Amino acid sequence: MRPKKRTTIYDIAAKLNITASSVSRALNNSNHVNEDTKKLILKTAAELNYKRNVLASNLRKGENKTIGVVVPRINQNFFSNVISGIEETTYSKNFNLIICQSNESHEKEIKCVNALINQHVDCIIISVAAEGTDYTHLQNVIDHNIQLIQFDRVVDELETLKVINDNELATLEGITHLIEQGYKRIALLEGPQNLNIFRQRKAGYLKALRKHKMPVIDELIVENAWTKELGAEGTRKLLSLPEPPDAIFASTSDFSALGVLEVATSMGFKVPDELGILGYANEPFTELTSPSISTIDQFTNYMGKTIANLYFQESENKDSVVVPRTISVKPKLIVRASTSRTQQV
Amino acid sequence: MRPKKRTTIYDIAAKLNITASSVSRALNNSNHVNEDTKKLILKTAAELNYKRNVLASNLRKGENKTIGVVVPRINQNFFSNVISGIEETTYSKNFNLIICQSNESHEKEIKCVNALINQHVDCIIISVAAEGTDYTHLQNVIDHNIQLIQFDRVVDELETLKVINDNELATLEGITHLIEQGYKRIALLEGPQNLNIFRQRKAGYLKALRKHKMPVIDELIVENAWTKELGAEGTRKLLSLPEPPDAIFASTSDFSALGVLEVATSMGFKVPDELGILGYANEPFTELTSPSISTIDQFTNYMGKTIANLYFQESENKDSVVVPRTISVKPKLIVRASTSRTQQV
DNA sequence: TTCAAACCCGCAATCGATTGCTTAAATTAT
DNA sequence: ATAATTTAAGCAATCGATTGCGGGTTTGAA
Repeated sequence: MRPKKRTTIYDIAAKLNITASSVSRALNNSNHVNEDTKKLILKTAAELNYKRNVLASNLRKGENKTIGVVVPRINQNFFSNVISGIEETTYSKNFNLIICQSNESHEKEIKCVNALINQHVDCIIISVAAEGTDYTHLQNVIDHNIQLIQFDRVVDELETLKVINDNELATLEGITHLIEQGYKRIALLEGPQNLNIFRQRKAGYLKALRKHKMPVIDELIVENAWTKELGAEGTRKLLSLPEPPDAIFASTSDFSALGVLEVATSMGFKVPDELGILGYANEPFTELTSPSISTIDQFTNYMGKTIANLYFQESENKDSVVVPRTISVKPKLIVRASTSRTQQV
Repeated sequence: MRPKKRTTIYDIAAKLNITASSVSRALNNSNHVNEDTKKLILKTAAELNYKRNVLASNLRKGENKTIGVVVPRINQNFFSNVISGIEETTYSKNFNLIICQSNESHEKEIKCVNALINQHVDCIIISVAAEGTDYTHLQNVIDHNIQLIQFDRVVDELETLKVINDNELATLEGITHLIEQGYKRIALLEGPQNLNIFRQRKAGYLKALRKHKMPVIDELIVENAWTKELGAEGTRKLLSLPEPPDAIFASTSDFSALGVLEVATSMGFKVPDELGILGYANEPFTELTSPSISTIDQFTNYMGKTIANLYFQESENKDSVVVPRTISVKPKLIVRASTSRTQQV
């Protein structure tokens, strides 16, 4: 499929016996062109099926109007919703979106970021992979004067714009809700602690217990229960304890909570009466299980819009320095059957 | 945030007292450069934190290494999985992915496609919005010598590469399964018939009935039951008939099937004994409902990879003409509880 | 020792669009 | 009728990287 040459402004200029300058000006609606010739140029451009070569234009103008997004997985509800929100905003500003997924691989994340730097994108929006600990590739973004915005899984040490959920506060509210429902021994399924979000959720859990003067029981805290399978495995251990918990907070995700539910049901624990279950993320399926699972909604689409707006807002005051700051979106506790002891299901 | 100037090959050349040509050749690993100077250039490039300006490079080389994707919604399981599959392949070929969503709006779809043409992408992968009937914007893609690949929701009239599911065959199998389970009055919730996928599913339904010499009963066919709400509404009508159906095929989506399930349950119909339910798409939640919903899996990730591979395969034989052709992926029937009459739940 | 081949590297054009500067023409003011 | 001003359009440089061509140097063979 050898591409035939596409019409350029020179083709239009040649046809009308004028110079490319005028054509360019006409196409950019400059007022330094005669109205009649402008009309003529636009007409001919349409006839010749002309499309501006954005590469050339951007090269000359030194801009790009492109934003790169790097997420662990495109096909994960949380991320695809955030991306959708970002897209709605960037589209309205005529920006392009280049999307990459790191597949939770630190190595691929680095490659993606470097590819985006090569592309001279105006901004890189990233939620880091679970794997890494070294973030020179992100520092590199900053060094290239590309606006860097981190969201959700952010690297605290890097001074960038950040959009996060207030994981700690949301967790605090969630656990408080559990306590109010009368649960006494609340277990925690935690995620990899190198990710800030999981650290914050753990902090919220501990804070809630402290606030209500409840003891922190080590054997009720299960490390790395990220997936449905790991959540199920952790639950099996927890429920086999001499003194099993009466509630489990699957801080990693709703998938993990689903694992909890399945194991609990198969082991004969009644949810929510004998075991309360709280998930995280408000995946669509959480209202479909029986009983439905209480969880925490993160306003994903809104987050996406917030992130994109943050960039545009920032890029408008060109002269001043970017002040690193964090926008914290407060997630919302969604109470469903799995933790509603008072109103039995 | 005024971007400082980034290092170019001229900066490197100036520093080493050579010309940009040599720098370029060294960076492209041409063998027309002395090994020592090549090393020196690469070293200096690294020191100066040089990143190739892909815009300039692409402009000069007349290539772009970018593929545009237009889907109705990024945050829909089917599409995000296909995109994920596409990304895996394009990433390995060092191609960029620009992603747009039409939000089911024909107008936005046109704008997205035009933006991608402006970007001089090498290929546009599209699943069309439900709205439109005019497809000159897609013809336009072809006229600009951009490879066009349609998937899932394709416009039959356009002679392009197509990757689709064999909706008719899958439906035929699904309905046959229902018949084998002993269902006699099978209703159909259909989608907008301007979309080929829904026409095909309807065709499969009719074919199956004909094949098994069962009558087509008009009152059992409900138009436009695309969403969960519309599916629920249609179901309410169906189950209120003097002779209600004993099975419902929600051909539009699993969401619609979910609406069916909820209405059936609330109206006291026992699923699957009194009412069989078959969905479409194998959304993750279908195995979580009670009873779990039988559905049809579309091998989404695989489809994505197939689409991307199709492009690369095609772009390699540059000289020959592209033969319009269709790759049909056969979806798989997933039998779950909602249609398993013999093995009661 | 001499000539050809091989090897490096520089020159300059090119990709397509944009834009500051300049000139020519048209319009207005004096 | 002439000078001042506005308007329109051309010239040419520029963005950064690539590449065909050619000149100069080195190497090796005769």
